[in-house]
Amino acid sequence: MRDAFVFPVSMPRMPRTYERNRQDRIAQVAAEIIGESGPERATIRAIAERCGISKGVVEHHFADKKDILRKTLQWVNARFIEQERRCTLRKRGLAASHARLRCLIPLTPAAVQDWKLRVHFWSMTLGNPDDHLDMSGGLAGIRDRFCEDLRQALECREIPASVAPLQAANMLLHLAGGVAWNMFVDPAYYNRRYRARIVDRIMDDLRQGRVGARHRQ
Amino acid sequence: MRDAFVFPVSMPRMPRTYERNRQDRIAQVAAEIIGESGPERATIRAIAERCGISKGVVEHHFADKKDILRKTLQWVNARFIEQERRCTLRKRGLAASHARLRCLIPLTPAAVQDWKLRVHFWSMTLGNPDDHLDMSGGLAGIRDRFCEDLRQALECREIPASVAPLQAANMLLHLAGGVAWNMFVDPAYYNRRYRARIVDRIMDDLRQGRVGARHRQ
Amino acid sequence: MRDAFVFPVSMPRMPRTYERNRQDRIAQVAAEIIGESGPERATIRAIAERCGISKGVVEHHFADKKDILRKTLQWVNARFIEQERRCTLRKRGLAASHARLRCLIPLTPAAVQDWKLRVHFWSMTLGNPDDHLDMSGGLAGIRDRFCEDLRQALECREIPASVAPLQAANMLLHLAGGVAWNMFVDPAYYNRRYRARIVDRIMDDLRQGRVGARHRQ
Amino acid sequence: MRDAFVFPVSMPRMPRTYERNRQDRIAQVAAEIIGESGPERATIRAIAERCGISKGVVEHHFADKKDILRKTLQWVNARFIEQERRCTLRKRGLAASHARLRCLIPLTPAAVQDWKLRVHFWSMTLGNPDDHLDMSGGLAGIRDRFCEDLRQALECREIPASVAPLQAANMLLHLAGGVAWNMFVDPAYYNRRYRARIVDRIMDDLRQGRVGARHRQ
DNA sequence: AATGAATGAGTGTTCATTCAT
DNA sequence: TATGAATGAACACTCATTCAT
Repeated sequence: MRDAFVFPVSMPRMPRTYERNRQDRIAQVAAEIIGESGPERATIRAIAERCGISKGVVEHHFADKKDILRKTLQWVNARFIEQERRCTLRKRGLAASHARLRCLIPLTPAAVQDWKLRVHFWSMTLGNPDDHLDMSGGLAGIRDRFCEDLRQALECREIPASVAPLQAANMLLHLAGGVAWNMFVDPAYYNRRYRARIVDRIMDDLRQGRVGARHRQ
Repeated sequence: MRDAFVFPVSMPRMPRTYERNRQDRIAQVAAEIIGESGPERATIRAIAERCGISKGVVEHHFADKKDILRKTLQWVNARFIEQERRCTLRKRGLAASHARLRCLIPLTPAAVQDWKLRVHFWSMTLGNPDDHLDMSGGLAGIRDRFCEDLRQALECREIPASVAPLQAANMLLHLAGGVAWNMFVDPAYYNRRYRARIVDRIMDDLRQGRVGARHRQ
Repeated sequence: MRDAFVFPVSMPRMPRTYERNRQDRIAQVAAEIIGESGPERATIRAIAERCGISKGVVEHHFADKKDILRKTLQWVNARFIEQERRCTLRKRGLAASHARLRCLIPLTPAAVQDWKLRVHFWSMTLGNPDDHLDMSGGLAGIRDRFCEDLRQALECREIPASVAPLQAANMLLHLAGGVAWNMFVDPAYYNRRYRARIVDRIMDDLRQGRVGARHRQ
Repeated sequence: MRDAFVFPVSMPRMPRTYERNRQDRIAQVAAEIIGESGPERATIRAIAERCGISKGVVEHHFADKKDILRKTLQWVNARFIEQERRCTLRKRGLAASHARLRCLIPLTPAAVQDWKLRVHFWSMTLGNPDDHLDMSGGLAGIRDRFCEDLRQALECREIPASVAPLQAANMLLHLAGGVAWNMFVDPAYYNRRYRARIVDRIMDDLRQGRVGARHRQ
């Protein structure tokens, strides 16, 4: 994935890069179609058509349909990770966790699209858990990154010492998933403004030590 | 023709309970298959086979495939509502909200199955939002019911007066969705024991007034 | 068929008449549907629905689908014969042949409908000639009746002696079929006014001895 | 991708003649089956089987079933037009109209087959007039071509000046349709010899000025 | 590398027909 | 007599996959 950000200086003929880019392009298009119309519409023909290439090319770059979906999922995950990295660049502590949460929670259209894709991929994975669609990669490490943010916040006294970073991080993850879910169920109630307010409130709760308070075992 | 002049004394028409049961049975089987293997495996043939009836019977009782899915969703929703009603029977206040939450959050296999089904139906609905799979019905009123529980809890001083029932109810909904999501992403971390502990903690947070605290606008 | 015109004086309970009427009603509805939407839409369910009876009743009165079509064809034929009889009642000679032609040629909506039905039934018969759909009955005897008209016209000197009644009768039949065909091919050209003019012209041609002139063998 | 920068010197795309031939072959087979057994037997399976290809190939070359039928109709029409052109090659005046009529009227097995196909396609079109089976194309221009023949015949004094070409042309069209119709109704009466005699007679009538005589308005 | 022809399994759907009530 | 549940064959159509060019 990092290859995508490497400028192709001197090896314009390298087939590896060429293929990789082509794969990425196809994965991106597949993600678009899935996000718009669901997985059942993401047929090889539809993908090829939107890519402007022939049907055979698509399967020339992938082993089979499952391979396309697997690579598409990886591409979606990589895109989110990269987005998260950009949003939290040069941020620390509470500010970082705030930015991270704004990136994760479905506020922007891009984040909403990401959640739609997650639902579709879960649906695919839940159905047949053996087809190597590893959903765990999607948010790998985000709990740790939230923890690190919150530890910095603790150090800087941005949040009370009573807050347990891990528990608070988990609450943030719960909130993100819960808001996404409720937004799909009741879009009118969970309009953009309300979703934004929820983020503000949780940050306030964090500062007040109401989130992730240590419990006695 | 002559029958038209005979007053229908004895209700010659079938009472339709048989049909209704048959529809319910098919919907239940469809829900099972969807829960186990995803919507794409819930073909009419597969449903009929598991029901032990012929393919034509299924579409004899339903208009078409969409009708089957719609009725299946309704059946799933009705089953959850009924389950929730049973679990909160003769309970009030914090106890009721606790029971309600235990019913909603994926603790039992049945609740996990419900969440799987929700994901699958969301995936179907997100793809083509116009096909009359009304997802809003699934949890209709649960927010209100949580609110009512919490108002009773306030009255009984089970929770501090600083708690806003609506905000607390929403936090409980967020928690449920968030836990379900994280359970799918990282089943090892979100094992049964941890999920149970989350419920205990949120109840503790409620009692301590850490959930749904009023915010200044 | 003549039974239909017999007033049911004293045997209102006679099941034969009852069934016969029910059969006729079903045949009429089948003819309507075929005329409107073609044979493939005339399913047993559609017929039963429009009749306001249940699907099973239809096949209770007929052996099978082919039987329905056969009886429908007979009903259509009988209706045309009766219509022709009514139109030529108390007419003789050229007037009778004129009336008969106006009845046969697609001038009125009813006559157009008849031609549509003929096309559909031909299509069915041509496909499988063995299924006992006897098309010959539809216009049985009309050539003879035209001949009789023209012989009377000859006697009354309405047409020249050079006209051979049989040949002229055949020309009238050709004209009817030909106009029907062309009307389907080019409805704009063969509008109602033009079709009426064609009838007038052929009658004029008949009077002038230009139709059915004797040929040397 | 790199291909995009290569000037396409040598026309890398297939010339499509193969496809066209394959389409034509399928259309021909479809026409055969329809002519033999009616439209309802012309299933994609049946067509593919007789073509010696697999079911999927047929729909690889056509959009859907309607497309097959549409192309089949076009193929039938084109075949007739070509046949008519060949039969009237280097003929003028009465000889041309005679040849044209012999081509149109169901004399040869091929012409009979054409009329069968017309009946079947009409039946399909009458049922649902909106499905883009344009029947008008089948005999497009034949009236004009008959007119031109007869104008030449007038010039050459083959037919009397009293004959109106347009009216005579229409009478020839009527005759063709009428004979086809009667042949289907009463094949024994309209045997091959009689049909041939009808053609001879109409030509005689034409020469005698008995066909298409001008009428006073 | 790229095209698209070919295949065949699988889908929803329609329908005539049979049969128990 | 009348109903409609049940059956299974047949249909058009979609699609991933293979393969020759």
